Amino acid sequence: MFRGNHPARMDEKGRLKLPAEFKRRIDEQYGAQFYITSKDGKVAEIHPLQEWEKFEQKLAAIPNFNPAKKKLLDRLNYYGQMAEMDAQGRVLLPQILRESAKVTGDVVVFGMQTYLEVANHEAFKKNMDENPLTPEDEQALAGFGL
Amino acid sequence: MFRGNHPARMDEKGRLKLPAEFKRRIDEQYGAQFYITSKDGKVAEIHPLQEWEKFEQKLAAIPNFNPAKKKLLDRLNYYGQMAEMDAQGRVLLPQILRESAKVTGDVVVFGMQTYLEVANHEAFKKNMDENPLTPEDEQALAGFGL
DNA sequence: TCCACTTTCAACCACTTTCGACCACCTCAT
DNA sequence: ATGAGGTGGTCGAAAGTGGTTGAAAGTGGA
Repeated sequence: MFRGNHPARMDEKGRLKLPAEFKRRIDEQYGAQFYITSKDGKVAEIHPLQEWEKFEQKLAAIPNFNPAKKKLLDRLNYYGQMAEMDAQGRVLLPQILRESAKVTGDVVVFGMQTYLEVANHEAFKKNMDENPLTPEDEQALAGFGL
Repeated sequence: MFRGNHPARMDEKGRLKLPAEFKRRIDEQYGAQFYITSKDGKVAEIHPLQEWEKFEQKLAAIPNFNPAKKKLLDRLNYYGQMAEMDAQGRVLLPQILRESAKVTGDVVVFGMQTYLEVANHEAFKKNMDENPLTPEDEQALAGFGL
């Protein structure tokens, strides 16, 4: 389970050094293969292949003509690329995603349970501030027993 | 399972080099035979013959007088053509489809589970931006356990 | 209907470019 | 001072690109 945030840097070749704490977890639980993608082009998601395949299973069960699936799949594939971690614990982020999500220079990496997210610091903070948790959101969560 | 995007180029002869990652998967799981077609004339689809035949099975089960089937079949056949991959991993896209989908010069190839899609980069991005995932879409997906 | 000519394209060859694997060094905290 | 975390750079294999050619398909004329 990944949790918490770590500041990190993208080098000029588009390589992201995974924070040591995450790397440790990856080494012991997963392999060095990842699927890197985004649902909206604004935040990059780094999924251990193993976890991603579970998600693909669920997705494959939905008919291809379902419009919501098609939209989602278009995005996941448009931004997505396989990547492998090198011995130094770095992964190459897809160029299309780096540009789209503006992840260059100083970024934030954080753990989202089964995967990592990489975001432009300011953009992420701004988005959070503009979209606070509403009472309706809390209602919905309460419905799940939280 | 094909996934993710790869930038690619169409040469002046209309040949598309399949990205190495996809070619590898094709070599090990499928043969070099493809059915290339489109549902809308805007995005080219490259189906390994083996997978396409499965789709044809499902299609065959729908009554011929079903108007939606007729429409779909008209399009699939209008744009469709068989193609074979050469030793360098290139396929010739049907001219009618190249013009219709405007896939010339720089394009994007991406994996859509069982097949590949080839699209004009700008046109595809534009279409995505104009048709974002709505809250209703997300609701629908949540209904499938995603 | 058959033959001659034209056009197309699949198969092959040769060259260029890219990037991922690896190495070496720097920095910082203890 | 030492070891772990982080960074920059290189180099060769693999990926990608352009061009040529011969066989086959297509076309038209007698």
